Amino acid sequence: MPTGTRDRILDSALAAFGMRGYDATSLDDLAVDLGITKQAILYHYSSKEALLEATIELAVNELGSALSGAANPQARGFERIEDLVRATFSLAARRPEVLGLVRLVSRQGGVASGKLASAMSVMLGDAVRFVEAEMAAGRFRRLEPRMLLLAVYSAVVGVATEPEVMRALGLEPDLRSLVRARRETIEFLRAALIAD
Amino acid sequence: MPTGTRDRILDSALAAFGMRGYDATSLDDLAVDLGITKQAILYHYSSKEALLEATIELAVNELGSALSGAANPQARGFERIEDLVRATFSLAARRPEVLGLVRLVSRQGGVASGKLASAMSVMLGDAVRFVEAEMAAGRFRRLEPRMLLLAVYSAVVGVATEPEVMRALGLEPDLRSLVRARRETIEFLRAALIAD
DNA sequence: ATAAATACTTACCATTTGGTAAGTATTCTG
DNA sequence: CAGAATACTTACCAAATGGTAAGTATTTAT
Repeated sequence: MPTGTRDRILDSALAAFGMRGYDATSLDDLAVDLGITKQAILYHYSSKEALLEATIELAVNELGSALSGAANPQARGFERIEDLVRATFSLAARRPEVLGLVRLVSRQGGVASGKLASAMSVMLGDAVRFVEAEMAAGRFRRLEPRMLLLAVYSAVVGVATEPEVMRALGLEPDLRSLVRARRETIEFLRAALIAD
Repeated sequence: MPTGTRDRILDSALAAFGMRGYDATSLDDLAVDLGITKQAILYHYSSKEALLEATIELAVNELGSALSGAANPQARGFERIEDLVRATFSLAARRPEVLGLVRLVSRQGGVASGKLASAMSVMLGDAVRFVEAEMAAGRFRRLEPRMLLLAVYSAVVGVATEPEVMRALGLEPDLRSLVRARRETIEFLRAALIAD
């Protein structure tokens, strides 16, 4: 590996954009952090927005591989949901910046969100088909699949990435609480999903 | 009412901070929007951060009154949750910037989030006691009350305020979809909460 | 009538920011 | 070994940004 600077920039940018926000992170901040000059960044990525797009691509890939790695095609019914929730929480603990960036971009829209939306719609399409099949098999409660997924997505990502709300509830966002939050989220979803 | 400029600034700032973000909104933008000069803003609010704190206070008040206005103390069990979810969706449709700002601040932490946290912890304390009472009465499923609230909060606010995720699911975030999302979210929560 | 407070505006300003231009050291290629 | 591509750095820069200083018109208080 000759340099790896390009990858180091990408990693730092993902961490900074995902945790502190895009506007709150200047190229100079990143450069100082990396011990290089701002122009080195602009050599590898033609503009700040181009860098953002690259970080989004990386984040989507990481999220995708985390989820597809967890999705055991053998698993049926709620087991599969459980696997996915576990994987999501694991990612939130290991690399909070990835989910942070996804949330950030999905909220503010703009040019960059188009890429994210199209990348995620593939995953979501699979998910919709899975949920529909489970409903048809009578294992999941009958609800509108897409709305259901939106609620599940919001609940999981929200619980996994909202430390301030946890603090307001009197829970410290440490690892132990996160583990408990994961367990409770799974129970919550189990109750909501499984057909009587 | 002599001027009202102070209030107009506050309204515009809440809308801009809540929808586009704090960093993404410059005082010049706000000033042009209002047809005044930037220095008029700094006359009423000593700094941009002071303005942010004022908008947070306003947003918390609006959220609080929307929720307390909906909370019928007579209502028991799931009815009360339903009222609250309806009120939250109504607020999301009427003034999306309020929930937007709450989410924004709760995510990024910082100085301002302390005020929000303390203001919200009162509401959440009431909510925790309510949920505990319902569990004790056997009307709600037994789950950890605070984690449950976190999941409910995340699901509702997420569904109500994530247009991009809705788009990725192939749903246009218009009023009709929002009404459907509300109905489905309520059904989802009903299934998750109500004890067998 | 005069002083003083209120509600601004015009005029600046230092810093930060994303970005360009040009130079330099190093490595690869013919 | 010459030249070209790669991977940077130093040197700038125009625009934007939050904020200060000072002036002005209007209303209020004495």
